[in-house]
Amino acid sequence: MKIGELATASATPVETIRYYEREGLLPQPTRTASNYRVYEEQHLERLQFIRNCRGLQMSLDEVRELLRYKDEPAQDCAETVDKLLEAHIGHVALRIQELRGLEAQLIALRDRCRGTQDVEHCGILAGLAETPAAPAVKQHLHVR
Amino acid sequence: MKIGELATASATPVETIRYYEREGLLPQPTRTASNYRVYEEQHLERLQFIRNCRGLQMSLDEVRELLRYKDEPAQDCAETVDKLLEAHIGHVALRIQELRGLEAQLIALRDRCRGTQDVEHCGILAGLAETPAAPAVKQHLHVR
DNA sequence: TAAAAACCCTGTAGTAACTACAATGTCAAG
DNA sequence: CTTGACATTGTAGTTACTACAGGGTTTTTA
Repeated sequence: MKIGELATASATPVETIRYYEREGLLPQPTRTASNYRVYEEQHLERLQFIRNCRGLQMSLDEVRELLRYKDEPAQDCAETVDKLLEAHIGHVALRIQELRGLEAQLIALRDRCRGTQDVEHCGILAGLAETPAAPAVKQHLHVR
Repeated sequence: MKIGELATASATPVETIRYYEREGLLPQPTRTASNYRVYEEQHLERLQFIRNCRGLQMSLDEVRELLRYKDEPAQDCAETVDKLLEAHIGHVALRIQELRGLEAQLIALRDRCRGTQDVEHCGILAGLAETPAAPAVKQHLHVR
C-alpha cells in the first residue's frame, strides 16, 4: 500500500501521515527501490486508532501514551488507561460548561442590539466595551 | 501609564499587549525619553474591548473587524456587527453539539472497560482500535 | 549614595497539530 | 514519449500567544 492509498483508506491527508511518522506515532515503513513508503495492514490499523483518538479530541501526547500501553502492556495498564479516559471526559464536560456560559452571554449581547440602527448607539459594541459588566469567560482565555 | 500598569489594569500579560500592538490591534503609544511605552485611558478601554471579545472566543480577525466598525462607523455597520455576532453564536452552538456527541462516545467507551482487568482484553483499547464502530466525530478533526 | 530588585526594551524561538508550498523524482496510461 | 498523477524531502506558515536572552532604566532599600 502506498501512502496515497493509506491516506484514502484512513481518510487522512498524506501530509498528516508523514507528520505522524516524524512524530513517532507511526513506525517508519519499508521503502521501494525508488524510496516510496510501503504500508501494511498493521499501519492502517494503527493509523485508524490514532485518528479515532484524535476524533475524540485527545492530544497527540495522550494518544502517544495509549499507544505505549498497546505496544507494551503492563499489569497496571487498564487502570491507567481508564484514568486517562476519565480525565479526558472531565475536560470535555468542563469545556461544554464553559461554552454554555459563553453562548448565553453572546445571546444576551445580540439581543441588546435589536432596536437600534446606527453603530454609534449599537448595543453590541457598547456591551463589548463595558469593563465589568460582561467580563465574559473570566477564567483562562486559553481553553481549546 | 506604563505597560505594567496597563497589564494589571486589564489583567493581560505584558507580552500579550506588545503582541496586540505588533498585530495592529492596539495603536502604538507614545514613548518616554527612555523608550518606555506610555498609555492613556483610551488604550485601556480598547484593550478591555479586545479582551472581552477574546473572552467570548472570537478570533483576532473577528476582533479586528469589530474594531474597524468602532473606528469608522458606516451606515450598514449595525447590520454587519449583528451578522458577525450571529455567526459566532452559531459556531459556539455547533461546537457544543459536537462536544456533546463526543462526551457520549467517551462515556460509552469508558463503560466498556468495567469488568476487565488486563490490558490485552481491555475494552477501551479495543474500542479505540475499531474501524467503523466508533468513527468518533466524523467531521473535520479541526474544530477548536 | 550605591547596590539590588523590579521594571522596561527588542528580537527570536517555541507551542499544537497540522497545512501548504517549492523543487524534484517516479510511474502508468495513451 | 510525453503528460499527468503520484511520490520524495525540506521549509515555512497557521493561531494566539508564551518564554526566553541579552540588554537598558527606574525604584526601592540598606
